[in-house]
Amino acid sequence: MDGFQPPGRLVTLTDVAREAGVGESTVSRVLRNHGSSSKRARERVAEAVARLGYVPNRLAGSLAGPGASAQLAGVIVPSLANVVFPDLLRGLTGALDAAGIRCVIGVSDYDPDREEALAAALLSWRPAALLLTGLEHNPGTVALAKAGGVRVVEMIDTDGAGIDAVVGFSNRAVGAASARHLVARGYRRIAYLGHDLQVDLRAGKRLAGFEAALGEAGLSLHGREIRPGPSSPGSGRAGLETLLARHPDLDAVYFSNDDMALGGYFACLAAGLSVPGRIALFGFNGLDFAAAMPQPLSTVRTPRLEIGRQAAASLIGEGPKRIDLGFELIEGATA
Amino acid sequence: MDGFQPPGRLVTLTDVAREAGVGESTVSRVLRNHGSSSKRARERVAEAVARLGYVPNRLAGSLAGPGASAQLAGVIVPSLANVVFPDLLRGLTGALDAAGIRCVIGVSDYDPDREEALAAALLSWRPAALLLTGLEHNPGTVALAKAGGVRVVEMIDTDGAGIDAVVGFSNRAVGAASARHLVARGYRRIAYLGHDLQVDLRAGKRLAGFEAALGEAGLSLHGREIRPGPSSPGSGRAGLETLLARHPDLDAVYFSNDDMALGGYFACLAAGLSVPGRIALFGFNGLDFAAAMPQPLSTVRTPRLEIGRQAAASLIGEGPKRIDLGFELIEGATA
DNA sequence: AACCGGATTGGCAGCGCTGCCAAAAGCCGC
DNA sequence: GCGGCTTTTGGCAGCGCTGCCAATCCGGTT
Repeated sequence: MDGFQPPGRLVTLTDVAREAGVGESTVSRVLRNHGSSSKRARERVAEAVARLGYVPNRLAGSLAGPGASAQLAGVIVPSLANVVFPDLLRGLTGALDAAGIRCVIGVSDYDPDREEALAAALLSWRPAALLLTGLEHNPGTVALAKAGGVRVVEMIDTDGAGIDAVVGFSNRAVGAASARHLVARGYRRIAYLGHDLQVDLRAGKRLAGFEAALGEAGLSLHGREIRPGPSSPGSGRAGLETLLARHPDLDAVYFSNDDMALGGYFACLAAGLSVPGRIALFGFNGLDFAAAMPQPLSTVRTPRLEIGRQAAASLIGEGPKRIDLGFELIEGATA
Repeated sequence: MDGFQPPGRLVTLTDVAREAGVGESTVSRVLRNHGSSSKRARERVAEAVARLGYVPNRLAGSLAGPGASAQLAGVIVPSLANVVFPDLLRGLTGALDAAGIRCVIGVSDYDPDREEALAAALLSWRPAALLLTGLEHNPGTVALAKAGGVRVVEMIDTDGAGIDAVVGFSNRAVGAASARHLVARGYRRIAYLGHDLQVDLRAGKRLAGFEAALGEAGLSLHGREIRPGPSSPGSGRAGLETLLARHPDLDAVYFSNDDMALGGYFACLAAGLSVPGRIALFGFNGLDFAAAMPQPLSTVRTPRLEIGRQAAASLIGEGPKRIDLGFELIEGATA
């Protein structure tokens, strides 16, 4: 099956043409199923391809083709450690696969300068699109995105103006809805427990929305603990312990996300604090485990997969520039 | 900063050369910092690049260059829903970034045919390397990988022969170590609770190692529940409930991974079963939350990030063909 | 048998870049 | 001021493919 070729030189379309006894253009047309070709030509090409083990070279194809690549999409996410971004990628790759588009990924580590460098690096592959996370970028990143001749989609956050297309939900609205829920349930001494906000700007927007809604109810945060580093159950657990030591009269905690909340739940279990009787917990994201907990976590489910899918759709077909996919407040048993 | 260019045509190296008043080769040499160039030339080129907002076209660069691309790596993972694979990617992208190599990803959904199709698709970008998960592939995938003129690295699993380089650990050994641990702790009526083994072959290997080690101790599985679909805390919780209904005398459960085990732990909490007194739980992966649980989960920590890093290293420099990174049994409080 | 329109085909330029090579420029010491 | 040397430079072919266009083929018509 695998024809041997002089090492270092791979089989080219010209080889296939020679082997099949037809012209290069014919091979090209047959392989791309573009233009007309006879049954006989199709068969001979198919045979030659199989015999030689030909794999087309898309570098060349894209270079020769019309605009540019159009078969790659550059994706920049801030992290892969938070489930949210793999989920986003999952939606993206799933939907783009069908269109034969591959994702080239970059991880910015929440650093705008790295994001800019990655944007330049990804654009150098002449992708069909550049997919960014969030709406806040370096001016240089924006300039690159605009001049790059590619479609640009900013994912997840809709609180602000985008470069081109925007797909996501309002983080501010999530925060506000969460606050209203807690207030409606009668909680009054509510603290916030989060990871680094300077770095995760969307968590900051949720908190802003949360505090605004608290304010509307005549309340304010009763405590606030910002943990350095990324979110994790371990950080959530330690954070809640700190918070309770400082504000023993807390009756509810709003976490920056479910991972932190899970850690908080563990802290309560370990300390024998009843949830939500003694203390209520509210998360964000609606991860898998939230529903499996002995007391399902009260949280907000975000349409992560769907954001990826819609982002993909807005690359392929033309669609609305701005898609707000909303969110769903889950009234669990912890708040 | 961003020079306007006739839409549809991006700035090319020739444009830069004209703008800078030097030859194309000079621009090329300056930009790649390759060969010699005068200070004056370097300055003029830098200015022109900035003025025009030039972004090099790597499609063309790679095509013209020596062998092929060498700036892209094709990565195929079975899933993005399981934390393991994002972690792997994290290690990979982190280490490859420094070398200026980007990852193009493909998600096979545990389907060997999809994997093969993805391998062909990724190879068409003439990557420097192809990174696969596990050692089991279609013959066609293997043929492609061998004929593709690329380095091939198979990640995670070392139980078997690889195409070229292999980086991971022995899943069989993990299973065996887990069984020995449970046996040493005095558990005798041990069940297995996992997700679909046909699909996740590595979980199958762990189970095989587990059963073999049980056999050496004169024991056999006291129950076994295979849940359809992917692993998740929800599935683990439901599965443990089923298992306990069927085998009320169980004293320990080996889970296919920590997600399943977390669900099992939740089931115990919900049912008021003491852990590990009434029932012991043992996981796999050593995820973040395992250590934050009120009773740290007994599990095996796998070097996921490190596998990614080493895989990257074995693309860049030449290294040993086979790297077993081992694993670490964590004696938590649940088994 | 010459003719016609559509289907099929092959040749060739050129996508943007790099490698090669020969030409030009700069530098040194005598 | 002139060889002889190194450094710097630009021209040009060609990477593998696609788009364009003209040439060829085929089947039925007149």
